[in-house]
Amino acid sequence: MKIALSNFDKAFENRIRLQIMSVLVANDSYDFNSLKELLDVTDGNLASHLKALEKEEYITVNKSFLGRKPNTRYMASVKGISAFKKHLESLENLIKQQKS
Amino acid sequence: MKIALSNFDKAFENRIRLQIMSVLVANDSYDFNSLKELLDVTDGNLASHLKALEKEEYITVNKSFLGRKPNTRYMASVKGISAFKKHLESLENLIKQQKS
DNA sequence: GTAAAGTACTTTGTAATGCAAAGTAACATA
DNA sequence: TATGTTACTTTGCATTACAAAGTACTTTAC
Repeated sequence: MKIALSNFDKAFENRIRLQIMSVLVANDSYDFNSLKELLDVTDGNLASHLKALEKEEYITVNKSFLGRKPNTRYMASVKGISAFKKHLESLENLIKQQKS
Repeated sequence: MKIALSNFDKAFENRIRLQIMSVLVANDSYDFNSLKELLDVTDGNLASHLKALEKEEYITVNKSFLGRKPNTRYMASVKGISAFKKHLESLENLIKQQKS
């Protein structure tokens, strides 16, 4: 028996990044401050995790102004959604592994 | 919307510990060397992750001799199985979260 | 009987990661 | 002028992860 974890993704090993991706897959987009409130993290911490996901090209960023305030919105990319799904499948396989 | 990750368990955030628990939940017991081979990790690394799980009382250890060689077998504890299941439920909830 | 090998670690050292807090820039409002 | 807001970046420290080396005890090979 070999454990099928080939699609296990290091980018999702962290709880906050996992939550971010989950939110972005379930929602069309989410902005910085809403994410910050939802996940209850400091802005610096959130920014660094978002950047890590951006570096992997798992999310895309859209900066605009809402009224006169800057608003940064994040979206899961096609690549990100795919990687996230593979990661979840990988977890499922891990869970459903048969006895040896 | 609040994200339900109350049962997300730091002990299972690491890939190797997640694999170990998965193996021990799926199998009655597993010994050190088999785990080492299965997970393809160094013995030191494996020992430290096993110890972390033992510290949480998620696994139990049984030392004996197989023939004349020492054999250390690991089993998931009731507490460990429960925590693992809660962790998986937590992941499921995360995945199934509804749109806001 | 001495050397080599196996089991299951512990220790060591280093690199990577995670985090809060502070700092920053650009603009807005009072 | 000064205070607030957004969305960061930087800093510094603590935790974690890991390979590699070391250890103790035993067995097997020569």
